[in-house]
This record gives sequence, C-alpha cells and structure tokens, in this order.
Amino acid sequence: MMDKEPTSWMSDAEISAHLRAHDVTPTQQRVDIARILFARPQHLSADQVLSIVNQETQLVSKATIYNTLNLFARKGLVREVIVDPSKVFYDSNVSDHHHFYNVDSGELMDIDSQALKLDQLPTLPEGTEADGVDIIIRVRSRG
Amino acid sequence: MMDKEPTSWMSDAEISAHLRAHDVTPTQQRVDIARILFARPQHLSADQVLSIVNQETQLVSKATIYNTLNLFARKGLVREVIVDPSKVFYDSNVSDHHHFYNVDSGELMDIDSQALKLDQLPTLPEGTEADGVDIIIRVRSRG
DNA sequence: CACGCTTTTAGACAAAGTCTAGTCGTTTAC
DNA sequence: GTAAACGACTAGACTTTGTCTAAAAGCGTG
Ligand SMILES: [Mn+2]
Ligand SMILES: [Mn+2]
Ligand SMILES: [Zn+2]
Ligand SMILES: [Zn+2]
Repeated sequence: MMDKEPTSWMSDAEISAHLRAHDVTPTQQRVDIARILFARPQHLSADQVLSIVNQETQLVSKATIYNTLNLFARKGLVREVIVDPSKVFYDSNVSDHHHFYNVDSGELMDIDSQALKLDQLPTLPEGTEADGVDIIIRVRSRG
Repeated sequence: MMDKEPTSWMSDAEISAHLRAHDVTPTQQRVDIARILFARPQHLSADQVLSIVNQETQLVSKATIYNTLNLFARKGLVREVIVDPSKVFYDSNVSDHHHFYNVDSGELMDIDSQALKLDQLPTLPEGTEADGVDIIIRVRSRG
C-alpha cells in the first residue's frame, strides 16, 4: 500500500501496476478510465469521465463507467467528493486534503493539506469509528 | 434578523411570525411544513417532509414541498446539508455547527459548535468570498 | 365584483445512478 | 484442443431525486 501515488503522466504498464497494487484486475476499460483520471490531479463527474473516454476510439458503456468508478473508490484509487447535491465528483488526488467549492461556477479546488488541518477530532458517537473528515469551504464569485 | 431561533415547540402564530421575520409570507402549506421542521432540531429529507406532512389531513403537493424547502433554505430558515449523494438533508438547526455522518446507518448527528471550530480559514481563491464552511466527520458503526 | 399578483397543483420531464440478463473473454479442467 | 467456469462488460429498462410547465386557486385592492 506504500506505493508512490501518481502525480503526473503514467504509462499503461504503470497504470496496470497501480491497479494491481490496489487489488484491481487491469482490464482494457479500467485502464482507459484510469488513464484519464490519473493524467493529473483533478475532479471529474461520472458523466465527464464517460464523455472523455468515449471521445477516443474505444466505447465504454455507462454501466462500466459507474462500476469502475465505484470499484476504484472502494479500493482507494480515487476519492468521492460529495459537495453538489446533483452529482458525485471523483478526485484522483487521494492524499489528505480538503476543498474549496465555488457555488456559482461549480468549480472544485484543492486546499493545500498544510493550509488547513483539524488538530483533534471531537469524541465520536458511541459505537462508531472514524472513516474520514471532509472540510468544504463554500465560496461565491465576488464582483 | 436578530430574532430568537426556535429550539422547541412553537405555536402557529409564532411560526407565522418566524416566517415573516425571514421575509416569507406564511401560507397554510408553508406553516404546515414549518411546524414539522421546527418541532425540534432535526435533519429531514424532502421525501420525509412530504410523507410526514401528508400523514395529516391536509394534502401538500410534491412541488410545494420542494418549492418551500428551497425557499426556506434561501431565506435562512433551514440549512441544506449535503452529505449523501442521493439526497439533501434540511437541518432545522441553523446555528453554527458541524456534523457526524454514519455512512452505515445514514444517521446525521450534530457536533456541538464548541467541540469543533476552525481557528482560521486559508486564503480564499482569487475573486471569491466565503459562503460557509461544512465539516463532515464520516464514521462507521463499529462491531 | 373584477383585477392583478402570488401560491399551489398534477403530472410531465430530466438527470444521476442502479439493476438485470445476456454476451464476451480468459482461465482452468479434462 | 474443447468445454466448463468465472469475471467483466454491455444495452437498455428502471428507480429516485428533483425541476418545470401550464393551469387553477387564493387573496388583497379598488
Ligand atoms: Mn456512488
Ligand atoms: Mn436543492
Ligand atoms: Zn481534491
Ligand atoms: Zn445539524
């Protein structure tokens, strides 16, 4: 699990290795999707992934897009960001960080991990364990 | 705007006054919806509001439920909590606070405002102004 | 009462996401 | 080599949440 997370371009062989390291069998469609996601740190909706993948020659079905994004999220290859009630964003940056969300433009931006850190969690509810902390700073366009 | 926010039971007259104080004309349907929401601090989906309202005698249409919840949110009578990709929760507690979200049970719980506070915001993106901060601590049921 | 304005409504519609049942491809078993 | 078994992929139906439209109802004012 201590593999180097991708920050820039990866070859198809590196993508396959990355999927295998996260216990995901690399198939043609999964590599196609991963190539788009891991091109750079970004936030894409399922719909965006679908239309980018299908600009290329290969056709990948809607069902496979959703199956794959859910699988990637479950395996820790991407992170779901829930910030817009109408769609989920998939974040190819899985390092610990938080987000600005521009409610006017729909733009989602990373907050540098050092710039914002909770020093300590409050006591969790009885019988529960921590699963993650999401901090979303909503902003409006000024002017 | 410095009115006392409701924390427990309100008469219909008090509900109407509360709506008027937030620049919302109190109608029969809006008071019916407000009576449910402001019964106590709670987190309800539109669907839950619809079915609770329609247990009573009056029938309120789906369109009116959505129109009213959106209006209440816009006027600051309730707060939208976006934590589950499939539905919005409407929070009748509009004071400054954050949430635990149990991803197993779907339960949403308040975090006492003193128990968790960001000391300072990071520098906002160019040309934007703050609109709100949401902190969500996701937890899983242990056992 | 007649007018204009706001609110409510039924039901059509849209978008995101899931599910089903069949197909395709790749191993494994013989 | 062939067949069974298994995993992955797919088209398209379906579900759910929410919005929209166009008409009706309510309401205040003259
Ligand atoms: Mn999902
Ligand atoms: Mn909404
Ligand atoms: Zn991010
Ligand atoms: Zn709350």
